[in-house]
Amino acid sequence: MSDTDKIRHVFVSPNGVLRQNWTAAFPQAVASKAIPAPSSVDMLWILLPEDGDMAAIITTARNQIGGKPVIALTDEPTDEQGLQVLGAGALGYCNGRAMAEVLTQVVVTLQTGGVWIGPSLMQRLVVGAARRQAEPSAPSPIANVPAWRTLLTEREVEVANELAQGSTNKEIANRLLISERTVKAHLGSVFEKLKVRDRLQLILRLSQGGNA
Amino acid sequence: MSDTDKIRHVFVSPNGVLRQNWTAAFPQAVASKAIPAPSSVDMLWILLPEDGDMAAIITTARNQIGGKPVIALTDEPTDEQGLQVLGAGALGYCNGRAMAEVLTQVVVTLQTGGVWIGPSLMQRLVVGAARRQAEPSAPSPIANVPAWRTLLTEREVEVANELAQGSTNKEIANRLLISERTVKAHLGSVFEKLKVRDRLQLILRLSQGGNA
DNA sequence: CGACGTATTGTACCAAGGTACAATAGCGTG
DNA sequence: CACGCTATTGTACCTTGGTACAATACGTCG
Repeated sequence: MSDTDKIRHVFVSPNGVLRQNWTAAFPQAVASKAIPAPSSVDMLWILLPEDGDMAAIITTARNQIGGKPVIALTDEPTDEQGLQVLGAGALGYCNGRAMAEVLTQVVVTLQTGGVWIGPSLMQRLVVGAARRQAEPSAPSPIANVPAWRTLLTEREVEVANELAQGSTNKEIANRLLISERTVKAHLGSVFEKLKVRDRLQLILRLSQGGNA
Repeated sequence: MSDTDKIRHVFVSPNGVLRQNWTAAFPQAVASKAIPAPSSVDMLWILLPEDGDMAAIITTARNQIGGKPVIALTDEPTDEQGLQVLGAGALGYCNGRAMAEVLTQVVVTLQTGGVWIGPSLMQRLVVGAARRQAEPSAPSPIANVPAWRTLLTEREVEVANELAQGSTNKEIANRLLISERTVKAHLGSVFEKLKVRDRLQLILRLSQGGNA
């Protein structure tokens, strides 16, 4: 743990800001507008701009900090962009708005020699490779049952799924034919189990991390 | 932490043994020769036999424990076998003799909606996909600037980005050094411009689709 | 059978979100 | 300069959301 705290994280973004979810994950994080000197950084996070040659950005960054791991962050992730930056040598590709827990996990993954990518891209890679790989009878489309479901009861999952559409409590109640109070009860339980404070945080968990 | 300890791990192996590296990672782990009942397990680890239809093993296991995550363990990992079991819906593929730290990390990965695979297979997937990708992608997929940004003023985009982290109005106000009332004003304007009724719908626009 | 988890609903209260109806100020363009 | 857009803030009011403190009913498991 003490090791993790000593890692010097530098976050490079077009406007040099330091987002609160970044500092939440790494209190010692430093922001920068330009690629820092290799001697002052252990791990480099780059928030990709909205346009430009992503691969080139990663490549030049890697050249300038020689050997230190580079992770790409983006506010609008696409599989294509992910492939570009990973192909350029980034060791991770994840959402710039990702929760602190995700960011810390990226670090752990890197420390054990792994490469971190999100579920969407992962699924695409596996499916693509599997299709290329063989003809076996497996038509099975990677049923992506997110881990959070296993923590919830059946009814709670139903309510959470309705919420994931952005519905109000009243709408959920009408759709599931229960009272608004019951919806609140289920949601309160979900918040507690998934350790989120409100529906906003929950919707981020559901729409970012695992799918719905 | 307490949550992690409460997860009921069941390790299925041909001879029903419980290896010491498994119990080192999860003291509460239970061994079994057959697939257990869904109600008695939260996470199922299957040590693959040396031969047989790996995909079928995973598929039947997943059907029997309905929804609970299944991780494949193997003593002789190969990329081909990994693709088979992941294609069948396993959420992880790792060495059966892996150190306890690796096993606990697999759990963390799953809890954040991820799929765990080793560096070797990962590299192969990325390289393979990148090569496949390289040719057909001539033009960059349209301008990466989503339509919604062009509709909003600079300040509105800032507020929207803060909201996209799941922040409350008060938090946004503090972070941007403006009053809560001003945040409401900006958000109200954003809602109107993007034709969404509330922050829930907006967060879906921003975090899910990202564009369109 | 009793304990436990799940599903359901109620009342009440307070916090947060959203809007209506404003005002003030800066900045650029015709 | 006047007009319009943007940013800022205020008061007031109502709607939602979240929780505290409950109760009832059903099914499973030991």
